[in-house]
Amino acid sequence: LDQEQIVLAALDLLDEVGLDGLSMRRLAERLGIKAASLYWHVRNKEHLLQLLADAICAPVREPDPTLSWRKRLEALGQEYRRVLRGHRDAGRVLASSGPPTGPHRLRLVEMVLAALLDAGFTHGDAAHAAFVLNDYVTLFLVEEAAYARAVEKQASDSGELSNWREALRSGEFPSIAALADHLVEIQTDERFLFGLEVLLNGLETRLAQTRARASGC
Amino acid sequence: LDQEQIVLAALDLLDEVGLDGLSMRRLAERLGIKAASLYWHVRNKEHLLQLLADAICAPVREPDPTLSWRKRLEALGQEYRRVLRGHRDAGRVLASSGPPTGPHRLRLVEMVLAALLDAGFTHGDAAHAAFVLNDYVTLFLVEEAAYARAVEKQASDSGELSNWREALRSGEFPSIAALADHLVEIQTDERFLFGLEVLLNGLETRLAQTRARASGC
DNA sequence: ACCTGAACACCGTTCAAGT
DNA sequence: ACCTGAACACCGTTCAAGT
Repeated sequence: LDQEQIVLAALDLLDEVGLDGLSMRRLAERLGIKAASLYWHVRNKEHLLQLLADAICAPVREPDPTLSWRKRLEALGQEYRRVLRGHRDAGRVLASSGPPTGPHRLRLVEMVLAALLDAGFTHGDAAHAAFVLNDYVTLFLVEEAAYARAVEKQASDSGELSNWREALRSGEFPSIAALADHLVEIQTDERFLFGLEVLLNGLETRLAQTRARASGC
Repeated sequence: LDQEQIVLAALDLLDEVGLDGLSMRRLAERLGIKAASLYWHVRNKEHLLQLLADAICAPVREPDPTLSWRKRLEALGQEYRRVLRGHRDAGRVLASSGPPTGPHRLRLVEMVLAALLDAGFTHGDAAHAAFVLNDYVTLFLVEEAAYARAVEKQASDSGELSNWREALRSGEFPSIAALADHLVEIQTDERFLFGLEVLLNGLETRLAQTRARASGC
């Protein structure tokens, strides 16, 4: 009964009860152990979440290395999202577990950086870009889940929605009113791709600018 | 003693003890009240956090409307970040409080959407872009704070860092090793601007593509 | 209408003590 | 080396009861 077994059980528990339900005591119970015993194998709950975040990222596969840097990053972004969608509240776990430390998350960072260096970005730009890309995917997942939960609530509660519609009818927010249908639609696959492409377009522009400055004047 | 006073006290408490220390019981104590009384004015803690998120966003000022759409969004992004940096754990509060509902956050969304529609984006693209921009700023703040905390810990603990350096020396992550200095550097102002510009560049590209398709073939 | 007492069902973490 | 009992210092939330 080692650290790995604990993390696997935690992952199971996460899928069943979500991040808010994942407690040291429940995890211990599921392992047939007392809560205090966990602290022999794991520093504290924060440490456990770090290990959990790394375990969640384990299945991410490397994209085909013969692809262009852009296609590789695009594939990696979608693959990353696909893997995170495999576990409940995965976005929140990742967002709340701090900078990547475990081997699987480091491998992911490595893949992104390698593609960016390959593309010809400066070291500084590559570092920045890697953060932006990682942040984008992670928070997208957090919001995706949050919106899904909000929509669920609306169905039963419908209190928040009325508040919203009221605000729209007041005429104070004309643009929101005009786009209401598009904003409420979840359309997540499309939206995810939109953001990813915008980011990659922006990075390409940046790269072209850097090159022009380097070769030109 | 109304809802507004409660939210103001919660904001004070947040700045003093951070999101993890912000409990209903402590908040009640600070108001000279028993915890149960809060539930007369506020549905539950989640509701309180929603109100808090809106209050945090209140000071955001509208950018000069004579500027171009791009300059307006750039200014708004920096203004938003400035305001969020004014309160401890503001990024986490925003990220954990779900879709915007309060008047101040709606006003912010309105400003972003107005700029995008003004620029000529389709309704669908404008809605997507607004989400991406909002997400970018929010998670940037979350990570900014998380990294700051991690660096603090490193100073005293230094256990995680050794783990990291060890991983680098193994040769498994050559790109990370090559960029180690850039990744560790916090450089947050520069990094924030980098991401913002990349996003706006990407959006400009997208807009040009849409126009070409509309007028061209 | 607004507040309290008292309880319910939980938390994370520590630490002496067991085997 | 690994686990437990028992405690400490907390949580969010409910609800009958007070004024």
